[in-house]
Parts: sequence; structure tokens; C-alpha cells
Amino acid sequence: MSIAQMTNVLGTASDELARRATPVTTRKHQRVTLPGAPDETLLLIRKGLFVSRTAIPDSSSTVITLLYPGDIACARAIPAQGHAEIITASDVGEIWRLHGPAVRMLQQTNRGMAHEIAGRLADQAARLALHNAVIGSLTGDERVAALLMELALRTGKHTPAGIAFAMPLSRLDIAEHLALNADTVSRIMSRMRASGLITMTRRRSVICRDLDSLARACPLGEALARVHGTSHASEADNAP
Amino acid sequence: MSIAQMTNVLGTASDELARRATPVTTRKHQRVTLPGAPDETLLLIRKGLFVSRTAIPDSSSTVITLLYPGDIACARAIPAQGHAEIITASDVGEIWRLHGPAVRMLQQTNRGMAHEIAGRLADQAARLALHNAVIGSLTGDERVAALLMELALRTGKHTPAGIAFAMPLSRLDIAEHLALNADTVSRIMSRMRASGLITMTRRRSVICRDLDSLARACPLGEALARVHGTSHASEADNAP
DNA sequence: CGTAGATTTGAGTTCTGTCAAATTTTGTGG
DNA sequence: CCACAAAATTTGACAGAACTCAAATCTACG
Repeated sequence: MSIAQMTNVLGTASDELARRATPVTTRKHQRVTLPGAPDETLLLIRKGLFVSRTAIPDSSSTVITLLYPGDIACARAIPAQGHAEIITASDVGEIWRLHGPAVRMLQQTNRGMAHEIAGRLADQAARLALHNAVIGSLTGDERVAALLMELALRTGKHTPAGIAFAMPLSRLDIAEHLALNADTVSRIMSRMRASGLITMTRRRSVICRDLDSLARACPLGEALARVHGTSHASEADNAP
Repeated sequence: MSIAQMTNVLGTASDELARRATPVTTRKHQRVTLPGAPDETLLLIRKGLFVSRTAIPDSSSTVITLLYPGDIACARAIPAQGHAEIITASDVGEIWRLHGPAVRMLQQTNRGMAHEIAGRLADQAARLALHNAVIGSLTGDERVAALLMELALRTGKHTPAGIAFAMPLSRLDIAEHLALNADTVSRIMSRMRASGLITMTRRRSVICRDLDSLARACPLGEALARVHGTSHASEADNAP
């Protein structure tokens, strides 16, 4: 089974999945809770953009991971103890909740499913590793460019004026995700607006004239394009 | 099946695994290559400490991930294109190489294996997320303390003088892993030595009087202990 | 015992964080 | 539809932590 085929196993199994899973339609800022460690519930992201906000005790910081359609959220992949929360960042979202027993049952019926889940988790691990490189080796400007590029690749629409996409994260969310300060993020985006790299109608709507200039503004552009830019359009076309 | 039981599936399947896998014993600085993306080869870390050094094109930086016994390295979980390299950091190491066909065959025979692999990848994703928090929200001193604590928990031996462990990474490795500068790492460790937090016989051998003071020096100590400090001793007891 | 490489340390610079105030946006009720 | 309050964002001034560059030491290894 090739990777390309595997990518759709969760899709082709959707009849069976649909019987076992509990679909949840969410609106902006709605929280979906994920039980803590011993539980093996899976949340399958189906539509929209979600952020996994993980408050780690003993630290004032929260880890913010972005979740796109096709991604899987599970307690074991989250470093915090106890419950975790997945928050809808886009205007609407859809999650399928799969309880532990259902996961085990599906894995017995559909032998490819555990393999597919492992593959997805591997993809998400690759993204986390890349994100480590982003916040570890790039300047503030480059980090913001990386996020914009990621969102443009994942959720952007081509328009005459360039690639348009919604910025579903607040400045504070962006800051926490990119390991920056909210003030600094604001400064950087103002600078980008002034330099003409991006245009913003409203605060939450970005237009980027061309992706190439964004990629040039970010040393990891090539890797980001590989991780975020392939076949996600079909999965993310329900963006608001 | 509880998580505790799952943790050992790869172990209990070792007879079958041993038939399919190619064991590789490595010495310090030895490289084990992992074929690029379409390949589904798995490298199972059995003994020792390895670093996955991923050079991302278009960037001068390399992502360094630490791999401990029980961890899995696979192309899909690595953000770089093409081949990847796993480098032995400890004096000796052992890896089991599982080629794609062997993985598929094992998954048909042993239904729990894909599930176990998914669980391991989830654990590694949790560690990557925690590492994001480390390099994103901690000061240089705190990051170094976090690494020392991780190594102490994973490979430390209790001695009358405190917890002793080898520092298998060079200052440059540490710097790249922690998103710092090699000079800064050196400065920080000198400061820690001066303050009595750690003692160093030779450059690669560290003794920490007590873990608590390290944990106090790192706001994420609690989370690190949870992720690194539970039942790894039995897996890592072959440390050099 | 000498050399190449790794580490340490100093001095100066830059980027980002902190704090505070001004401004814009969003949400609510009349 | 407008006014108002609360929240979010923007911007300025300043401080501090980490980086860069360079030189001095130290180690490992032949």
C-alpha cells in the first residue's frame, strides 16, 4: 500500500467510521474536550482549523498546536497531564470523536486503520519537528512569514489580488504558537503590511500578493511547502 | 489493553520481530541511514542514545531530535526530504531495522503491532510538543537544565555524590537541540558548575547532586518528569 | 609530544521582551 | 442604526538576554 493510498484510508473507511464515531459540529471558539491520559479516545479533525491549547503546569506558557482536517488528536500525543482542549479557530469546524472501545473495534474490522493512524501521527510528528526548527532557528519576521505561508498553503484561495486567507488566530495565539511576544507579533505584521508583503482587510483577513515572496522571507519555505502544500486543498475546501 | 501493557508489545513480539528485523550494533558517532519518504522502513531504537540530525535545505539549521530505547524513527516523521541519518550518541547502541514489507507482514500476523507503533509515535509527538514549549518559553539556563534533567531521568545512575550521567552531546549538538548558541551553552554550563548545581569530571560526564534542584531550575520540570521519568530505566539500563 | 578540533571566555551589538499609553475593533443594548 | 464599554491591537521607549566575532585554553588522538 503506497502512502498516497494510505492517506485516504480514513476516508474510504468513512462508512464504518461514521457508524462508530460521534460527529461534532463546532463554531468559532467552541471547545472540545479530550479526556486525559489512560483514555484512548481519538478526535479526528474533519473540517476547519483547530488549535490544541495545552497548559503545562509549572509553566506560564501553553503549547499551541494547529490541527488541520485529517489530523488526529489523542491524549497520548499531548504533553500535559489530565484533560486537553481542542478549540475551533475557524468559523466552523467538524470533529469525529472515536472512543477507545470503538477504536479497538475498528482496528479489528479494518486492518489498515491502525496503520493509517500511525501514518497520520508520523506526519504530525514531522510537522512538530519542523515547527521546532521554525521557532528554534528563525527570526521573528521569518517565523511569522512561516505561519502565513502555512495558512496560505492550507486554507488560501487564489484571487486576482493574490492569495487570500483568514487569520483565525489572535495576535496572542500567534505569539504563543511562534514563541514570540504579542507586541512583537503586532510590530512584525505592521512591518509586513508597510513593506507590501501582505495586505489586510480587517484584522483577520490577509491577502498575500504572491507566495514566492513569502517563501523568500522564510528560510524554511521549501520544507513548509512540502509538509503543508501537497494535497490538503481537497480536505480543507470547506474553509469558511 | 492498557497503555502499560501496550508499552511492551514490541518487546513481547520480539521473537517474531527478531526474525523480521535486522539488528545493527553501533558505536559512537556511527551513522545509520534511513531511506527517504516513500520508503516505510522503521528503525527501532533498542539500546543507547541516538540523535536524528535532519538538515533542512534552504536553512542552515539542523533539527536534532533525541531518540531513546523504545523510540521509532521513520521517514514520514522527519520533515526533511530524502535520506535521514540517525547518529549514535552513546558509546554503543543497537537498532533494529524493519523494512517496509516486513512491517506490513508483522502487522498482519500481530494485530497489536500497528497499534503499538501508533502509540509510540504519539509518545514521541508529545515529546516534540513539550520540546516546543522548552525552546519556546524557557530561558537559556532553563533549557539546559531541562536537557540535563531529561538525561538524568533517562540515563542517570544514583551514586553517593548524586545522579551521574554521561553527556553524549557536544556543545554544538546541545546548542542546536536547544535552539541556542554553542558559546551560550558553554557559558551557561560554566555558570551551573560555578553555582554548584552540577559537577563535571571530564567534559562529557556530569554529576548532579540532586534532581530537585535541577527541577527547580526548570519551570517545566514536572512535565519532563512525566514524559521521561517513568519506566524508562528498564529500557535504558544498557547505558554505557 | 604535538596538532587539530572542541570548548571557554571576553567585548560589543542586536533582537526581542517588558511596560505603558494610545488606538481600533468587537459586542451589547437602546 | 447609534452609542458605549470591554477587549484586542498597535506603537513607543527602554532594558536585558542571547548572538557574533575573536582570542585563549583545553582535550583527544595519532
